Amino acid sequence: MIRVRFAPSPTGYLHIGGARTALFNWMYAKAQGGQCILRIEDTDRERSKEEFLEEILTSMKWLGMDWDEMYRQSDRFDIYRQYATKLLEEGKAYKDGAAIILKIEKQEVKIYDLIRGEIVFDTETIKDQVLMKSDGSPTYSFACVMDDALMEISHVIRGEDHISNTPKQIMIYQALGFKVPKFAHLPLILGEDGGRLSKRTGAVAVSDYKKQGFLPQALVNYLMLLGWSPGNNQEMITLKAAVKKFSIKKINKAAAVFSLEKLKWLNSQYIKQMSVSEVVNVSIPFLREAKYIDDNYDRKRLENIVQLYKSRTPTLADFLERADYFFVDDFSVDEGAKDKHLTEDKKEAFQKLGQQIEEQARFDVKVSEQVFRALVEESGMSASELVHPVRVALTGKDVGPGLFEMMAALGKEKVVQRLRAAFLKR
RNA sequence: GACCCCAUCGUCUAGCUAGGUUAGGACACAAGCUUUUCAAGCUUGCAGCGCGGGUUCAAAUCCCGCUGGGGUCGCCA
Repeated sequence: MIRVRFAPSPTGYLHIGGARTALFNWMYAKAQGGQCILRIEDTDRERSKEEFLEEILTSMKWLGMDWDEMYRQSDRFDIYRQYATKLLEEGKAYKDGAAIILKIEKQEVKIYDLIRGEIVFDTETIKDQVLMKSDGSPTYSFACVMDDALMEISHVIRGEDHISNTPKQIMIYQALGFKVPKFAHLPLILGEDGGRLSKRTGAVAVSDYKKQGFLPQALVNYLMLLGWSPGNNQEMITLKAAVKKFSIKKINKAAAVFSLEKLKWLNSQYIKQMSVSEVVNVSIPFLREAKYIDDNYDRKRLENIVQLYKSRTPTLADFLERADYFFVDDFSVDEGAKDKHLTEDKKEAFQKLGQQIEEQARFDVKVSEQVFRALVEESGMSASELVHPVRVALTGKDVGPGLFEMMAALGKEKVVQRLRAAFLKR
């Protein structure tokens, strides 16, 4: 039975590197019909927080992952102590104060990594390893080895930063007489600057990406593309389809630089592909949060607005920002565009346009275009001479959906009101 | 510094296991089409095998060295 594990430490949020490690573990388990174990490495009681654990679990579920078993190392201190004592009795470890330390014999340790092949270490440079700390808690490596063995983990899939830990851990397996699992060390994810991924270079928490309006499908899709490829020049792929194609052997060895641009592109592709109704559904929490809607929102109207923005939105947060004028009157205004387009010579046309629109019994896309074009023709202006000023007056922006669609969605009342106010405010 | 890992367009990658490709795709960038704007879409373009040695008829692919990047050296995980 293939058994893998993801072992986060609840001392912080789930970051995208950890999420990808979890993802590859999960995909491998699913691809092999195996099991995925979630192990909470909360041996550091000072830094471990329940709220972080909640955040990690929420993020994992949000990304579409689940697990077959879950353990907490803080529940298992007795087990660690018991085995450490055994090593002590066998003379394989010794005490230093209250700490229990494993003797490291000089030898050559070979590990076979599923991604990198054979890696050889000389333990001469490895110091004796602390197993149990003075405070009675196990060290990371000891607890990790104990659990991987006792939980019958067949494959340890983790970040490349653990390669150097592996020989130490193998020494522990040997001392304990446990079977050594197979290892696969994933390449790291680097920040845009080529260095370590950090808050400085952008968001690192999965929950931050959620807040910014990235879709889980897009994030998961992007994450799996970092170091792996489904082949056939395919960029977009569902988790389900990726599982079918997944193979550890095809994972890259080289670290990958995280590109927010590409993530945004993928996200925009997913938004574009979703139905209007689906995009409305995922947007609602954001609209609520921004107080753009309350419980009595008009779904038809939302669908209308989403339709206009579906193909011009990288993230849901961008959607809210760009379509703010549909929901509030104090929408953001591009002052540069305002100065450029809202010139006094448009005053008369605005007045007439407002007047004529107000007179319409029905105001839809067709009518708005008819009225607008008639006015343009009558005044001798070109369409674009009035299109831009009107857009700026109604939306505060000089970019956006088609003017007539936008006016119809905004509604007669708001259109008239904003056209009239356009020159009053100055 | 010691030890370990890695190296194809600016970025993510296919190709490398079993040497022979006009080195393919995607993001970004540029241009064009379309258009009331911005997007989206379509078309086109730009751009890469880090360097040096081997092995071979033939090397992105195999070997060695160099350089460069990354990781680890905690009673953190």
